[in-house]
Formats: sequence, structure tokens, C-alpha cells
Amino acid sequence: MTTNDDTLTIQQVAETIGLSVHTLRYYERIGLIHPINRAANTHRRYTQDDVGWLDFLNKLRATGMSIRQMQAYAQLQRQGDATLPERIEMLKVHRRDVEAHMDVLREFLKLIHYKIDYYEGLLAEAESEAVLEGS
Amino acid sequence: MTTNDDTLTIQQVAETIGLSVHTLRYYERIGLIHPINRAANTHRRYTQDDVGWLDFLNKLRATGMSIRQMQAYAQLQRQGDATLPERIEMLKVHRRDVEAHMDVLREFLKLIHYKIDYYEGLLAEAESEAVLEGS
DNA sequence: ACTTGACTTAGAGTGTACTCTAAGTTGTAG
DNA sequence: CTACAACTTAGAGTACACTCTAAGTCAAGT
Repeated sequence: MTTNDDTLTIQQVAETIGLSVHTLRYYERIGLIHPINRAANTHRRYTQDDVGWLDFLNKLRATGMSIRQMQAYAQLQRQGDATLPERIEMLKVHRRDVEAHMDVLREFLKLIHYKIDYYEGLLAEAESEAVLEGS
Repeated sequence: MTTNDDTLTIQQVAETIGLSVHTLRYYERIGLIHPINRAANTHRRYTQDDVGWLDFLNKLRATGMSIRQMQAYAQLQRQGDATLPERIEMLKVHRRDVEAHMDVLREFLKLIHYKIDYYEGLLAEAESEAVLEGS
């Protein structure tokens, strides 16, 4: 397999960005990415730009954006610079969502901290009683 | 509907903790919570303890714990104090997961910050050009 | 010539977590 | 007496995001 230029096979892309080859084809099918250019043998050849875009999609997913939202964003992206304001707005909305989610996580971490402390307190108590019984 | 004591109907619980009545029954069915005590008319009556536990379950879900994990935790809980060490361990593992997730979110927020700045820069540029053309 | 392995497609299947439906019971209000 | 709302059950249905299968093409290595 001589991939002489700077393009990558689907397998290579899957490895570099951590999505399965199935998922990469799926994302193309549902319009999250434009139809990938093909080599003479019909195999997909991903450019660095393609990889960058997929990497960004992956980050949107990892931060909780739905496929539907990403489809909307991808469509705007394909429509060019005229949609920049809308895309900025989407990103800002998503940022607010992520920040809200982080607040929830922070609250939870505080709770869990107290809970673990409390449980470890109970545990230490039980142990010291066991020691007393053993004496 | 006279709920004179300090117990709550399924509807009231749903409202106070933000889970649907369907989900509350579902959680009971799959063992996330013990079988709820019934009033004379077979209707469920939730105690404050039940509500507290459901609230905690809800927080575990909201922070990404799977139903399967919660089932395991609930089972340990029902087995009493002997399982305290295991439960502490589960909570610590989950805390690590949540912290790791927060790291991902923080990284994303940084990226999105730069991206929005960049896009708004493009936008400002385009606008100033439009002004020049207009003169 | 033949095997191997990476790729291709359309479409079916899976896992998770709900979410809803249908049919029935019960208690209160008009 | 009747209507209505809230509840009950078992089990079916849904949404989401993949994930896999089957059948086939193609290029390289032995």
C-alpha cells in the first residue's frame, strides 16, 4: 500500500483520530463530512483538512453535541462564509451547554467528596471497634 | 389526594427530582431502588429516604455513570455496611472518570475559545471591507 | 495462479435508556 | 351515579449512535 502523497486511508484516519472505519463511513453517509475523494481503486483518501474536520467533529461529540446538531453545523460549514455568524452562535450555545455541564460535574465532585469522607469515617470507626473487641 | 404523612406520590417525586413517572417505575423494575411501599390502594408512597436515594442515582446518571454500574452500586448498598469498602472504591473510580471528563471539557473550551475568536476576527474583517466598499 | 488483506456497498442488527400503550382499578368531586 | 384524574401492570415501541454482515472488487506478494 503506497500512499505516497499526504493523504490517508480510512484505516489510518481511524487510528489517528480514534473513530472506527465504520463510524467514518457512517459520518460521511449522514453528511457530517463531504464525500471523500477517491483513489483510482475507489478507496477513500483523506486529506489533512478532512482529518482536521473529523477531529473537530469528534471533539463536539465528546463534549455532548448530538449528531443532529453536528449535521446542522456541517451543513452551514459547507455553505461557506455567509453562515459564519450562525456557526459562531452555535458554538457559543454549545459552549454555554458545556459550561453548564461542568457546573453539574463540579457540584457532583463536591458531593462525592463529602460522601467518601463520611463513608471512610464510618469505616475507620468500625475498624477501631474491631480492634477494641480483639484486645 | 390527601397524602397526610411525609410520603410522596410517584407524581410528586417525579416533579421534585426531575425524573418521569415512567422512569421511576423503570428504576424500581430494574432494581435501582427497592420495591416502594404501597398505600392501601396499591399506589406507591415514597419516603424522604427513597427520594434522597433517587436524587443520588440521578446525580450518578447526570455525571455519566451507566445503569449497569448503578445497579451494581444499588445491590451493594442493599447488602449493608459490609460492602462499604467496595462502594467507596466505586465512588472513587467514578470520581476519577468524572475528573477525566472535566479535563476533556476544559480542553474543548480552550479550543472553542480560540475558534470563536478566529471566526469573529474573520467576521470583523469582512465587515470593515464592506464599509470600505460602501464608501 | 492464488491467497491475503484492505477496501467497497446497502442494509440489517445492537445496546442503552428510556418512553409509551392498553387495559384496568381506585378515590374524590359534582 | 357518573365523570375524572391518578394510579397500576406487562409488555411493546422509540431514539440515538453506532456496529456489523454479506457479497464483492482490487492490488500486492509468493
